[in-house]
Amino acid sequence: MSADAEPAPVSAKPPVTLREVAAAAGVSVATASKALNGQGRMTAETRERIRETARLLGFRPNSLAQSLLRKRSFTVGLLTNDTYGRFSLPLMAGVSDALVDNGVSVFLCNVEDDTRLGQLHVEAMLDKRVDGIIATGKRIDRHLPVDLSNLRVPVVYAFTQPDPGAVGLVSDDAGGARLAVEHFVRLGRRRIAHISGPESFAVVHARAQAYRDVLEEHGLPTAEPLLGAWSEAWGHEAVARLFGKAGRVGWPDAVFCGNDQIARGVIDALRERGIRVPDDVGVIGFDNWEIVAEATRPPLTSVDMNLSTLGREAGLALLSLVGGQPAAPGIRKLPCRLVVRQSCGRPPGG
Amino acid sequence: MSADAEPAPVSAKPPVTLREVAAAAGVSVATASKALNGQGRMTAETRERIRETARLLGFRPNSLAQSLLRKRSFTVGLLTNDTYGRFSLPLMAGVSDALVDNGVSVFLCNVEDDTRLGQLHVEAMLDKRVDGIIATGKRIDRHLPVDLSNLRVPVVYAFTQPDPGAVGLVSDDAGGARLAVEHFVRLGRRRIAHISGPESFAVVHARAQAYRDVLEEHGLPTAEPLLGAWSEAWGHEAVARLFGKAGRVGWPDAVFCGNDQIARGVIDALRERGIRVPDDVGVIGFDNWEIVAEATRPPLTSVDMNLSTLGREAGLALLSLVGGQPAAPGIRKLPCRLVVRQSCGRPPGG
DNA sequence: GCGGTAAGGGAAAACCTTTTCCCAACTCAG
DNA sequence: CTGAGTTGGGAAAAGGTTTTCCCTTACCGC
Repeated sequence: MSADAEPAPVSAKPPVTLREVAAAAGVSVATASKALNGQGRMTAETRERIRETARLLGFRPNSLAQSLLRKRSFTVGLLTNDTYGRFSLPLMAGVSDALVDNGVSVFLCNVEDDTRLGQLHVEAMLDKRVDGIIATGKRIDRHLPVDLSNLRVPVVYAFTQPDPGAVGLVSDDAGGARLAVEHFVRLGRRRIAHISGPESFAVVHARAQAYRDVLEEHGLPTAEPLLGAWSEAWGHEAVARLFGKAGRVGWPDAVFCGNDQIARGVIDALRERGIRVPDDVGVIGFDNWEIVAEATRPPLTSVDMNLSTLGREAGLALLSLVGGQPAAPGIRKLPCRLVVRQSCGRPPGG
Repeated sequence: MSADAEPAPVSAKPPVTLREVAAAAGVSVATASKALNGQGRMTAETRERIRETARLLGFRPNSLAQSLLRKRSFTVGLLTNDTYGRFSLPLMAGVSDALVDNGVSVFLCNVEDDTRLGQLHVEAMLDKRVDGIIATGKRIDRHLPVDLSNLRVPVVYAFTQPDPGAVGLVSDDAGGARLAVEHFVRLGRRRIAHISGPESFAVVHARAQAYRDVLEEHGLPTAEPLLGAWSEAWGHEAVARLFGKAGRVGWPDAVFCGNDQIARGVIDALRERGIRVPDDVGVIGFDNWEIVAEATRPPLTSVDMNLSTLGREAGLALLSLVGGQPAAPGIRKLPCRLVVRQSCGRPPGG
């Protein structure tokens, strides 16, 4: 209203302290503290008067001082060696969301593949008295380059290889692969191929095994998965191998791909050969990387690892650990989800 | 060596305090503090003895207590609107790197487009006594949904619209566009088209203007830029418009695209029409999104905004502000860089 | 009017470190 | 031997909050 109104609380030069609030309200700091925290005994009027004074002065408690005394800082560290890869991103968002809802801030620490850097970050976080640490990475089957096994704060591993005896959360790759292959089976596809990434990845084997299992369960012919790279180019090349022989006899009528980029290469290669998707061949990808899945023609059905849910769960798990609840150690696998777009066609009866 | 060796410093249950170090070394905490910080006067032996004791005990000073006393927490907040978009990612990596090198930790805060959430985060950061804040977003021409204009800590804006009078760093989009178009000119291309994103983006206009300027400077025919969406599909459609008319007369021999996805659509559409890249038409993209630029056939020449450098500069700018150095307010534009791959061909003389 | 109890509020320790000021002892010149 | 200056080191306050324990006052029943 008037020009000399109170400035916005947050803009004051030196932050107002509890002592000042107490002085302004005519009480001791002890009483002021108790009034604001709902502790201690005092008349309702006193409590309200102190609260009002604090509000007017724009008092905000100094977290540093609070953390020093209580043994919690409401701060956790997020350690990753994949800052900014497309997997850890949704995961980090999930972690961050879960924690922020509980008033916890997140230190972001990118350790690359550098043990020294990792050690540095962990020590810095410990010095800053984080309540716990979440470790995440770019590969589910690799350790971070840093030892987190004997810290004095709880640690949760998400989408990275956990230490033995620790709490770990990963996606259920086999389950995700089942989702895809069973979808094909339900649609009446009979000759289902699998094109995947490099042999060195654990997920490649997990998914391939699930692929074989499902086919076997349905008495369908099983072909050896084609393993290569996580690239479009490999998708092209694999198509050349699968669809190279003359005559359509023996051609697959469905291809389950290890990731969306391979799937994109497959779809493009099929189109170049005049093979129609989904009419002649259905295609399913993995990762549900929207920017890719939505740009293929037709848009790609893909397995989503629910990474942001994974991150959220990791955040909550850490929180309960911090709160003293013992969590069952071991690896918990979270389900994937099939996002159906248009690269598989409709069921025969549909 | 032996089984009863000291445990790893970091694994001790209650952290070792300065008091314990002092007691173990037989001095006062004051002396211990001074010994470890290189302050005060004492014999070299005393100092060394205290240091050795601290090392042996695995002493690490409590950052909380330090921060409370000094007025710095060696912590900054990174506020973003685009957690995990592909622009803010390299940017955040740059920020983080620059700061970590200086012993500063980064709070990651995702505010989405939610003013309430933003306010919440800013207050939490202020409570935790961050030394400064870096604001970044997904669009250079939009404000974050939160007011950072009157904080008691310095703020640096990177890749987002700064408040008036603040320090802002952005990419030089016009310069980047010049790089692309001049490259075409140098290669002898004469009929250069421009396909870009939605009109509502400031960068679209900046780049389009630079495009016109360069053509005019070289006396080349200038066509109205085609504005649409940031998608592959739009790249396809734009090609249909530009190359739809029968006969090659009047067809462009170069296309400068507003981003890499458009460029990808353009390249694919050209190939489908039997138009060769780069022989018949050169293509340049924007953003240098490697995963796209390297998957096009041929690989895409693209303008890189050097976002991680931008982030690094933002981090350093904030640091000097925190250190009390007055920084020139206003927007500083950082140069782009052309990453040459194979979608433009070689110069005529080459 | 008195003893007991409950209510309201304050003093002070604690968290851990840094820094200022001070003191004791030693050295050295005169 | 005395006074000044230097050296080595400690006591204590400061930073902002929480919490335990204690004190004062008021009220109640008898």
